[in-house]
Amino acid sequence: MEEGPPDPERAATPTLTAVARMAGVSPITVSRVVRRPDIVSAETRQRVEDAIRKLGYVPNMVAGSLASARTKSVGVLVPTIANSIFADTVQGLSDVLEPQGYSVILAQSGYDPLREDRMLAALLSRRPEAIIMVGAPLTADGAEMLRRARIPVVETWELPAAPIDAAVGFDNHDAGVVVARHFASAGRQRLAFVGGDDRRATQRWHGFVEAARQVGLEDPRRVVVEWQSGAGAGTAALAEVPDADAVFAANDAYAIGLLSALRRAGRLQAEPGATPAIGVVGLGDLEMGRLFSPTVSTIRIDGAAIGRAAAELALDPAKPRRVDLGFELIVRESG
Amino acid sequence: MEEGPPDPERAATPTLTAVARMAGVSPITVSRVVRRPDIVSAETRQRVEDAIRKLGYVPNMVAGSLASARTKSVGVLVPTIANSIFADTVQGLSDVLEPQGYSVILAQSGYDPLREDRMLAALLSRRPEAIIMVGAPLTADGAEMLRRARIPVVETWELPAAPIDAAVGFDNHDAGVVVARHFASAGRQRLAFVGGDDRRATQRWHGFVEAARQVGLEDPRRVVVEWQSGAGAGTAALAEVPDADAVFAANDAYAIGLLSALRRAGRLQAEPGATPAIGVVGLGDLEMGRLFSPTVSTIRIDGAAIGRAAAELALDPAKPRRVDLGFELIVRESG
DNA sequence: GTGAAAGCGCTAACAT
DNA sequence: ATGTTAGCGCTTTCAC
Repeated sequence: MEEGPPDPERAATPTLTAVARMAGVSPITVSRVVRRPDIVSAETRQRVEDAIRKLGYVPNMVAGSLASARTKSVGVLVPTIANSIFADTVQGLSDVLEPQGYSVILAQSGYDPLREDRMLAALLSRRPEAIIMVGAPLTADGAEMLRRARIPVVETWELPAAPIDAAVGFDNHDAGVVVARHFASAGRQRLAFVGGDDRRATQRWHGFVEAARQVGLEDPRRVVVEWQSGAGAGTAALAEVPDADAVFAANDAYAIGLLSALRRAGRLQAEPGATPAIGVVGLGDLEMGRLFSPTVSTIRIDGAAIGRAAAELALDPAKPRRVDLGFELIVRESG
Repeated sequence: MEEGPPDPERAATPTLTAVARMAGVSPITVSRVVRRPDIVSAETRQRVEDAIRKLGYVPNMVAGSLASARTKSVGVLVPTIANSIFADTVQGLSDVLEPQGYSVILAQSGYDPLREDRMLAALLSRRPEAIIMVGAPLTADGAEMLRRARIPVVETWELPAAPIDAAVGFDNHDAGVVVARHFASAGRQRLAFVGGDDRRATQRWHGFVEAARQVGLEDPRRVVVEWQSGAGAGTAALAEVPDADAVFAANDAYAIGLLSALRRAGRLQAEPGATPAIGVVGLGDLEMGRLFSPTVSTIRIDGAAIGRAAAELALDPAKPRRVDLGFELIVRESG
């Protein structure tokens, strides 16, 4: 059988030039139809749009970005996405970025400084127009890379004294203080803290200890349980500080895990309405905490709002560079 | 004050060429040091690496991608990331992609067909090397765009009869069948189904109805509650089908919401170990379901495994194009 | 309203 | 082991 030459108009992914050829215009006109249809005459636009449809042309933003030096993308770095608290933040920032034509390039650090630096480099190599990350960079190298990138950088979930550029979050130290005082005013004596040992958790821990000392309580105990399930954290806490009468858990999953372990241990019995034998306060205000029995006291934080605000600061350098979204202690049945 | 000419070597983001100049080599040598250090002599490599460090050079992958026609990126489309079930899948696929140098470009459809098409176009314009999405495309246009892109496309969380390219998931229809039969064999009479009306939920619903009919039960009732909280779904279900004695909930959050509503309504009382007055089965096997009281029966699905498998099919077209990861009915206290 | 020329920063292919 | 040439697909700038 006779083989004709390959027909590049059909086989390969069509280019702007192919569209131009088909529509009988110059490439730049096609570019205009795609990006600023209003400045092209109606007839020309029609011809070009027909060609685009016929060829199934999808603009190549890689080429466009190189030519224009604008990628319309934002790099997002989280410790892990499989934690609903950060998933909410990613959801929130996407909700602001996507309607404006920005894409989200997502990377996870796993709380690992080296991996974080690698992911930061990977993100920056794609020339995002801004970086949004949970927390401040873990290493000086990471911070330096971000500074050199000369793009907006928004740190979230904490409020560093000297952010690289911008920060959206709340005072983690304060959260610890508020919970410790709450426990003290409820007459609790032996406080404990269950959570990771990342910087934000440690800030809460410090606030927790300081406030406990200030009101004359003995020093709280700290149980480090990073990377565990709620059940694992609960069991660990129960084993390590069996005599605590009040526990601040790093997140609601840990709080629920602990409550569940307490129930299994028969230490949750109390007449309804009575003060529970052990007070438990979580963080995050998961819906599950409101459905659990006992309902879970918590430090409420609006992760989606953090994401939305971060996206806004990322896109507009004129916006304030420090946004404290605060938190709220919500006291429910668990203490 | 005398103004010198701007020093491009310091101010602007350094380019490969700037590094080459500083190291006294040609640009291509720098490129080699970055990508294949082994093929460059040790001394040259050293000089180049010094220059890279001194300038803080970060390769421009936008330019690299255009030149090499490889973006080292994968487009990921989910209905929403703020649903732990999909967050697990994204986590799983990232865990496979990131170590291989791929970036994840994340987009959300919100279950909206038009938005899905827009996000698909946005993803494709960045020339990802593959697309991984939850479910099959909602529109024919979307499917056509994907086909034309001539890249691996992995649909997840369902197993379409004719996938565009590949699929990783389980049989949603079967899941409905299994739950209905389970209810029937437990002597349940009046079945109900609570969930969204997306395609996957509808497949489960169909299996549920068909199996119920087959065993001679009256037709189950369906409560559509897309986009609601677990509490909202639970309340809605209770209001709409107050006489149901067995409910299949689209996810564990809905199941827990329903259980919680039942408890408030005083309909959960039963001696421990007894068959609950209303049987409830969820889907997803959230940890919370194991901690809740009663513990929640569920269709267990490994979202992270789906993500990992999807990533593998996305990167290797030689792999099987259809992977059924199955599911497992886990019967706990809730029924 | 439309087009021609130049170039974004890099890599493929081919030298040497 | 290193360099030269050409070009990826688009946008910018300046003309007409």
